[in-house]
Amino acid sequence: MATLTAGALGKMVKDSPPGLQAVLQVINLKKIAANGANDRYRLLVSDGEATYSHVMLATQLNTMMENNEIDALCVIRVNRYLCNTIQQDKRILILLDLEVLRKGSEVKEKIGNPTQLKLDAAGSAPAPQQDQPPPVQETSCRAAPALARPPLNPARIAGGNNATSPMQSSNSFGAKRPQAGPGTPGSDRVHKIATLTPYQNRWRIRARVTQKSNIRTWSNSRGEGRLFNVNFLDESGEIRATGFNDAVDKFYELLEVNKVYYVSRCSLKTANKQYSNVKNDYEMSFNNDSVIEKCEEEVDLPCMTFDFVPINEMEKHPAKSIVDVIGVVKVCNDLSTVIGRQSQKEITKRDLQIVDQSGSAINMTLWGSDAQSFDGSSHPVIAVKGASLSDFGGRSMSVLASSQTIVNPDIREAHMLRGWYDREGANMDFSTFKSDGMSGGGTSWKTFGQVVQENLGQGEKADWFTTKATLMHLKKDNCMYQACPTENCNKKLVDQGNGMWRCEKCQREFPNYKWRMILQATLSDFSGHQWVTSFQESAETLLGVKADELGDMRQNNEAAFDQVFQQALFKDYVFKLRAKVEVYNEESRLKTVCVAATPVDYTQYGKHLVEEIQKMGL
DNA sequence: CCCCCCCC
Repeated sequence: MATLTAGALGKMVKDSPPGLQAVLQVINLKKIAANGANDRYRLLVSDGEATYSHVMLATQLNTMMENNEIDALCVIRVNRYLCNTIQQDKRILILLDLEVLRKGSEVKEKIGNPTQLKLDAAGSAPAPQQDQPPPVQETSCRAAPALARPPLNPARIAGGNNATSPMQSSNSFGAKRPQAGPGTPGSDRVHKIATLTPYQNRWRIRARVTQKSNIRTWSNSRGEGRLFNVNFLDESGEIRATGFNDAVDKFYELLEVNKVYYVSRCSLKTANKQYSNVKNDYEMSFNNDSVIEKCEEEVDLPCMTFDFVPINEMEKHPAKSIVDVIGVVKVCNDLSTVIGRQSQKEITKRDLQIVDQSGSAINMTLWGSDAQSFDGSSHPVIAVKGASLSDFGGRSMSVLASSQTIVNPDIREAHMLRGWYDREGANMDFSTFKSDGMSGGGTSWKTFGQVVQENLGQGEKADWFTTKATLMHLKKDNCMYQACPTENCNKKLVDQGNGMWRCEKCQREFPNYKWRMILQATLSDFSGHQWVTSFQESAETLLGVKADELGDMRQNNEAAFDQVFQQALFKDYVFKLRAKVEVYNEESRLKTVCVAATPVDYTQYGKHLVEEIQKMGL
């Protein structure tokens, strides 16, 4: 029988001496599904005297689980480990390197009579959750919501949870009560959202629903189904929850915005921050075991928290990130429609310009019913939780279906904005994001390095950007052609050899032609380089001659023609470029078109650089 | 397990 390293677990958890090796028995193991690819394994281990359950396998050892090398009751030697403290006082052992000394299938039984590891106050390890919630910015709001979705009843936005719906005679759904139900002293305690982790089994929160999505369907290569999201909020923090398929039927009607619920037995996994700005490292999904009960008592829980980003700081946040914003609607444009590139359907939209005390303005687009129901006629204050940032025009914003919009919220920030705008803001000039760029004209500045880093042009549609670069190389061959003289027809003509040229598009022959340019060039900056194609106007700028002159030179004065190319090299311009990946002979490459080239205005470019430096926050 | 959110 193998000998375990008695007392090892206490040392590992409390002092974590480096180099400590310990022979331990794995009593039990369990898979914790994280974001798809990265499953984690949690172990209950024993050193013969004590057991410890906050033990995780480092992901690089996952294969030992997957090929059943580590099984229940096996004896392992831990060669390397870490002890992480998470959420105040919880200590998690992470096993980094281990070998299996004996398979559990041979050992067959628990070694010794270990009891749960106890730690003194100094060790302060996994005490049952006594966690005090960290202070949290809390904005309770009594507001008149203006947008139709999701249903927010103004009468209920604050205060108790006393609003009832006739539909809601039964308020408990899901499986039986948790074993630790009401009446079981101690176990009935309510946990704080901020203390939830995937590493604990038993918890119950009491939280207000602050946001609720519509039911959506999805269909992709991994399957199809229905889902909805809600956000829960308590004094300690917030968490996003998702209900899939059956959970939609079970919980969608029960969960109402602004009401309070007891929630337990849901799955927790690490949150993908890309898709929400809910301040939690984890998110939950409802499963067959989950229990959600309406809380009937009056409880004083916050209604909504915001983490407002001042408008002038929007450039510090990357495009596509999700932020909260509050501002006064300075301009409310009429409804308009666009055709969705993907859906090919007509979509209603409304553009707003909102401003705040930072002196900056930003464009914000509302879509669909949000756009239709919006009334901006009185320059209201608008607060949006979870709007998405885009880099169109430097920076602009879009209100998503998952965003929460509140018009004239009864919060401090809104009152301050109202007073400021009525006093002075209405007559102020605001800086807009597009005005930063010289010939930038609505596209953001990128270096070639950033173009690669940020995968520009890899998406469905082309990405536009502005850059200052040096003209490093020009391709002389085929840089121009004889084009149809008909206005707006730039088709290449076929030389008939008899003094006539034929346009296949116009189905006509002409005695004359016009020169058109397609110039291939390499541009370079400190971070990289890029092949680009320039057409007529921008090519003329780069070469410093008109196409007609150049065509003349090519035919009559080859030396002059060559010299144009020599002189053009190594000059700097500000380029407006359009990039899109195209697949050509099974090879994909970034096709970049020069939409405009302008000589560098160094005063303005210097200002741009200063702004970039300021954005770095140095 | 979704995560699309549209246009210039």
